Amino acid sequence: MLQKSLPMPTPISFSVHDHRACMIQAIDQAKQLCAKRKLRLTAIRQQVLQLIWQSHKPIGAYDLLALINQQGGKAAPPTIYRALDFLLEHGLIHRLASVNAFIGCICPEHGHQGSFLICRQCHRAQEVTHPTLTSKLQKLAQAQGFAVESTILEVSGLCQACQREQA
Amino acid sequence: MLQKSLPMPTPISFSVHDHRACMIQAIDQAKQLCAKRKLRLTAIRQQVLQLIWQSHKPIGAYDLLALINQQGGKAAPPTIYRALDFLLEHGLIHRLASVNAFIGCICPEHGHQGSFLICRQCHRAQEVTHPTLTSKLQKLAQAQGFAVESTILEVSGLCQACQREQA
DNA sequence: GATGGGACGTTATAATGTTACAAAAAAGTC
DNA sequence: GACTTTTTTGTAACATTATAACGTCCCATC
Repeated sequence: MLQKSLPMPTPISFSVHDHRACMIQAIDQAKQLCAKRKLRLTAIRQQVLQLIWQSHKPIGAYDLLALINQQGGKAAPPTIYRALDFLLEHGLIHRLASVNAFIGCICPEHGHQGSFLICRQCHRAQEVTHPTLTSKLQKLAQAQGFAVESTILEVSGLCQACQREQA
Repeated sequence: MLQKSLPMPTPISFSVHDHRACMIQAIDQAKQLCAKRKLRLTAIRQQVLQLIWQSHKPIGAYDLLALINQQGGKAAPPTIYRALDFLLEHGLIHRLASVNAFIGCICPEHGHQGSFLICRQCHRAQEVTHPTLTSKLQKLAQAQGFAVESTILEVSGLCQACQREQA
């Protein structure tokens, strides 16, 4: 069992790593967070979260639906979207607007905005933080009198492994 | 007729301004750009561009479709999407992933990435540039060995006018 | 005026997301 | 424990956004 407040997880989506540990940690974190906030991590919600964490590739709502029904469930779209809404609302996952898909949040306890590097080849995504960038953006908006509420930052490109493959 | 290579348009979406001038300039710019690149700004393409420029609010594909058919056309979705694809491809419009909608580009001649402030109340959007922010992002990505190809930056919040209204 | 490539029309369909209402399960109250 | 209340889930239908496939037309060029 890991410490509760790590400074910030190391970015590993694009690296070779023991992914089982990622999943276990994510589910464990979710359970702790729900316990702390008196939220109900129901069977479906946990199942959806687990499926999302099966890889570092964002997954679409209907792909999740198909997986759940393959596993013996018989869910309809609203079931999935409700689970996703719950997970989004409590910061356990992020939605990537540029690819209409969902990905696990690596640090649900932080109130931060997720920003992502998304490889167009292997489709893996890596959450990144950017303290100075965020403050710069804030200033830029303020200069226009604009009050920032939320920010979407999604970078598309090639991860290191896929660059090597390309060459 | 305006100069071809302005340094960068002033951000005015959230200000009171003569919007007819915006439209005229946009269409004029588009015509020039197409002439220069030997592209065909066909009737439908121009009509779609014009409709997009009717305001500074991003507009959805099916709203465009409805408008065109109101104006006597009888288009089907593919017609609209093809026009949108053309306009996107040549930098005349941007697609805002966070709201599934399209908005005119204020400086199609620049090769830059569009980034946007989007007011959640009046729905107007303002394209912004951020030279230092872009370079910071580039560095951040490089630190992870990630090769950036394109970036989506969409900030949601309240514009100045809507903040005043709120209070 | 042939002809070849790009643009458009048309029909159907895929993919993504939501509404509305009923049933079931869990939590709170006495 | 029996009751009420709230939350969650099931279910069917529907709404929105986007694409595929194929045929026709236009028109720029030779």
